[in-house]
Amino acid sequence: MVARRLPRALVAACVPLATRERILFEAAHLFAAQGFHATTTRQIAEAVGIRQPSLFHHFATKDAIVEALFDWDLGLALPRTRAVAALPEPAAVRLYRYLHDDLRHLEEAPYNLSGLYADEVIGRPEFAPWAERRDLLHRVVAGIVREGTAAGEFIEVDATLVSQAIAGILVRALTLHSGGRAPGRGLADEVARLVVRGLLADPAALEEVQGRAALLRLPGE
Amino acid sequence: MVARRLPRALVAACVPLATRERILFEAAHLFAAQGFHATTTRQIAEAVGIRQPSLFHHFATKDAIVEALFDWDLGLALPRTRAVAALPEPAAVRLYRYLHDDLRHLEEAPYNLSGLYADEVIGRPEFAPWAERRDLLHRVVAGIVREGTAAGEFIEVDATLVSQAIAGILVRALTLHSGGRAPGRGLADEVARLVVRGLLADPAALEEVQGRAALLRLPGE
DNA sequence: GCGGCAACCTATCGGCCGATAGGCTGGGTG
DNA sequence: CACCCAGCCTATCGGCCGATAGGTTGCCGC
Repeated sequence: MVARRLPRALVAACVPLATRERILFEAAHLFAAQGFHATTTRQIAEAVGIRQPSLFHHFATKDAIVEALFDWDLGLALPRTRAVAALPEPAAVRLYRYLHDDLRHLEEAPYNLSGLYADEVIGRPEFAPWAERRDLLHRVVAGIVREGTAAGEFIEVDATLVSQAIAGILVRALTLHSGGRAPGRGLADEVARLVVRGLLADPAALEEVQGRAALLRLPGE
Repeated sequence: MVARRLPRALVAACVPLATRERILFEAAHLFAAQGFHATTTRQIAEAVGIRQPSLFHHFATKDAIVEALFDWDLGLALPRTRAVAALPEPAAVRLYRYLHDDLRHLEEAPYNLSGLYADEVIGRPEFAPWAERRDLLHRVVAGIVREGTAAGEFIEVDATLVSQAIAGILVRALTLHSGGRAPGRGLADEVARLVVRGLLADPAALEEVQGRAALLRLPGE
């Protein structure tokens, strides 16, 4: 019995990525579609086009695949968010820029990461280090909101509630994006505008906020 | 070997609910905390205080527990949302009322339903009937948004994007609620205000919208 | 007081899961 | 050329899963 059917090897055939990268890609795809626990290593292997035990030459365990994906995502998002939060700019501008950048990051990611941030995955004790980093990111966002309220830029809100709502929106926005979406204005700007507009004490300032956010220069650039 | 340790029988001991109800309660709790597939029937049984096979006297399969929870939730939410959407009121008032009612419904639910609407559960073919009803609910909400934009009440937005964002917020708001939250203004009103304010062409109208939404009388009441 | 049945129990099944053991192979290097 | 080892394979393991079979108990109606 040799090489039964070629799986979804379309992409894989055109661009011969390293096997390790294809495992991450297919695994993230399956985790997003049917959840981490419902995805078997045999399904991942079949999608990649190898046998199930061959997976373990690239990742010691199934969990290690998740860890690699978390590293890729949070390793980029957390430092970038902290950099944005520390800029000497109005809170509205910083929040807009964070939202925009995070959404672009998720849009352009080679992996569909929306399956990782469910409680069934990131809530497990084994992944506590990444849960902490995610919580830290949420606190940074909540801090921006709190500063905005204190400065009178934003209305009075529960900053923690807002940061949770933002997290919920980001995960869901991905669903829409991966499901194909009319181009028009970018998803990132549309979502960022909606959220910041809902918070601004003076919504008329939205255009200026968006403009300033677009011009922001981050330290690392 | 008889009745080893009593599980979290605190609630169960104080209020001797029917076993079937306690199964739904504990199962929903576990699904929310660690996902459907990661939750075993043995865990549910232990939480309820019975042996694992005894579960199957109340539900034929593990899936049947999920179906009962979906029925309870969507069976209430969908008709109510349609009723609100059909009222001869401005779109902003109807959207506010929908958000408020849905959040109150989730807040007061005896079950934590946030684990059911992950793709790993509702995305399975077996649960397609409930996925259709959920999509229908989203379309009703998107319809309200679209009417609001057409009437000039709301700014120009992608109504589908907004309905997805709302879905994301609702699931996340539950996380916060079940994690304990300062009372103050109700969660339902706070979230509804944020969302509607972000959409209103004239945010100053928010107070009036909230007032009218509170006074709305639904057909079934 | 006795049949019946709902609710629970113990014991156990087949099946799938993640992971391991160990063999084959082919390109790269001394 | 001999060697090595990365990368894949087949075969298989122990363990846990959802579900079934069948016995025991105790309450309720007659």
